[in-house]
Amino acid sequence: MMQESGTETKSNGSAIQNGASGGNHLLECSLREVRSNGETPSVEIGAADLAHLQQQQALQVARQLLLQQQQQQQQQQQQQQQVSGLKSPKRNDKQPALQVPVSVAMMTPQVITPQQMQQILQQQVLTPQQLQVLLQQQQALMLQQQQLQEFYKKQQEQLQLQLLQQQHAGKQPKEPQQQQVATQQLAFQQQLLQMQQLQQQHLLSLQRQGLLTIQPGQPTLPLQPLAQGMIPTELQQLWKEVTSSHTAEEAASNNHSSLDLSTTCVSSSAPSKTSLIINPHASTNGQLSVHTPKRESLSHEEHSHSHPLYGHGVCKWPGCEAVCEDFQSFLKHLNSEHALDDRSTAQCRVQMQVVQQLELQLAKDKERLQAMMTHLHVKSTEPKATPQPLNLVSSVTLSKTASEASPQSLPHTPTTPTAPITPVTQGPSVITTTSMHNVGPIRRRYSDKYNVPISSDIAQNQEFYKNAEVRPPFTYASLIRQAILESPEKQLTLNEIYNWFTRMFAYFRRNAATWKNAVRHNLSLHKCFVRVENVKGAVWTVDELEFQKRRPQKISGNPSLIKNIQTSHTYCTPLNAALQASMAENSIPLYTTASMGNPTLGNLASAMREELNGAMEHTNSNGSDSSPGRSPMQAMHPVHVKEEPLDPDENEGPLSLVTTANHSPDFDHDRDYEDEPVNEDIE
DNA sequence: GGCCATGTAAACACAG
DNA sequence: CCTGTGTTTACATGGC
Repeated sequence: MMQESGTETKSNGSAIQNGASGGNHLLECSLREVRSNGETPSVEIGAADLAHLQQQQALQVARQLLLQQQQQQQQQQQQQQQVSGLKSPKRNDKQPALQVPVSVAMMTPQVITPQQMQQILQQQVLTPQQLQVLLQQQQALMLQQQQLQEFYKKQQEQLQLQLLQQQHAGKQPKEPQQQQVATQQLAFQQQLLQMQQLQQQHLLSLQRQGLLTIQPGQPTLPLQPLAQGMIPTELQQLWKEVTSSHTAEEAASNNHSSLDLSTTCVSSSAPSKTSLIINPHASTNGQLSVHTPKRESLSHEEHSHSHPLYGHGVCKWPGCEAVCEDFQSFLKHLNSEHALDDRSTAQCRVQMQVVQQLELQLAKDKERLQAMMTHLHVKSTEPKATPQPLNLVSSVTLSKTASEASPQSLPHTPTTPTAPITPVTQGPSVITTTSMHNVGPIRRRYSDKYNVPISSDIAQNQEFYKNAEVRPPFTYASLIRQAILESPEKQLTLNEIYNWFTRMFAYFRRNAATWKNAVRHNLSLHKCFVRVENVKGAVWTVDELEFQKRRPQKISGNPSLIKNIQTSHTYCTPLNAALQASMAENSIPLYTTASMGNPTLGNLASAMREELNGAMEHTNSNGSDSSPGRSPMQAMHPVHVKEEPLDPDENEGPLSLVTTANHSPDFDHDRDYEDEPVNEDIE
């Protein structure tokens, strides 16, 4: 009781609270904005969300791998340094880098390149054709890769043969030869790597868009398309290729056991020992002098325990799989078959490069993320965001990153209510908030074509709209109509309309001059708004018929969906089925997945359904929400085609029907934002 | 490329 | 004269 008064929501409801919730809110907002901008709300978000989620997951795995790889590298470096007796500071430098701070790593979508992000954002909605193209590309890539690999194998064989011959003939030239081999291998490896990275990228983007749900059916598809840079499976493959061909012939010494990726990845049958493997091997290296004490102890361990490279009576050196009766023979085999040589060195270099690239990418993405977060935060401070809008808030998943990052990192300065959206100090490439919001006037708003949608959307996300400065994805006309219809008398004065706007949408608390002008403009422009003189003055009402009339026209969205709807319409009954089918066809994978575990997405999804259903209702039965006269719509209905005596010119009869029905907002996109840079609002 | 819907800006008229 | 309301025009953009 006491506390209540003390902690009064009101007091908290102010800036402070806003700030506190900034993290969550912020991301939600941005997402929401994406949605609101686009005509394909749920889908878009779904895509974005999905991407985000996948990033998160991929990120984690990637991080692990990265760590492992880094450890490996470190190990190598240590060894080498010890060998050469160097104690360069480098090592020290490396160490911190090796420990990717969890927090940072968590919020660092290293996996995603800006391009990918953009891609994702831009093509969340893929048509079947696009999908096909993508898949074809994918296949082509895979093919290429296979060819490359085969080619590579052949080359290896040839080289081996040559080597063998030369070995038999002479004995010394081995080294230069090996050098050559090594370099060639390197080249090939890199080629392969590139190929595979390409493929990975491709896959990734596909996956992010929810178009590819890692299916078991696909053989070559790496099952863990994490970071394009990571490619554990590929690396493993690489190693297999490289080593297999050589191990057979060369019995030198092995060194960088650390390179053993096989285990970390998908290794054939190896029980997952992952990271552990990495270190112990140092011992097996005959050459890396350093082995010293460590080695001893390690080897002991190896004896007593199972050697990471040894299991099930088989040598698990990547690509080897030589059968070893017992551990002793395995050790022999190891020392004889997998020793340090130029090849291994080359391999090591490759690995180092890989790691370096990864690090680079990581760094870049970190920066990017930072900038994004910073920017978002700046923005989030300006509007009065309440802690938790009904629906959105729940989107914990999404906001995860934000919330994680926000707590301390970003200062909230809940000041300037009109604060511009700060053009940001960020590279252009990424999906900056800027790019998300202010991109000029909004062109496409879907809602206005449906009554249901608006009301449901607004109702559903009322809290959100109220608190997040997100432009509602509806046209002014739709909003005005909604405002009027919501009123008890179904009529409002201009000022009341204004008030409704500001009350319902945080977005309209700024740039008043602009949107008010727009409202007035719309009121006078559209026939559907009728001015009625009242005792008190003038009020505005909606002529529903007129309003309905003006909607036919504009179908944006997916052809297939349209078809579905059309057909469904013909049959009237299977409407829902068709609808669902179409949804499934189009984007469902996206948002079904996404909606799982993500409330926001769920909401959006349902909203989307409503939109569609609303549209259907429209065309079909006029069962409407609040609008009394649906005649125009009825006119569209095959059966009663004439109900509207009013518009001879607007005879959109059957056509309109189609169009209207189709107008599947959700599959549209429009990403403009409007938060002008100006905003010197006069509030 | 034309048409249409929409958004934005602005000029103007008019009443209070 | 100022302000709010309403009308109208012009232009830009995007979808069809």
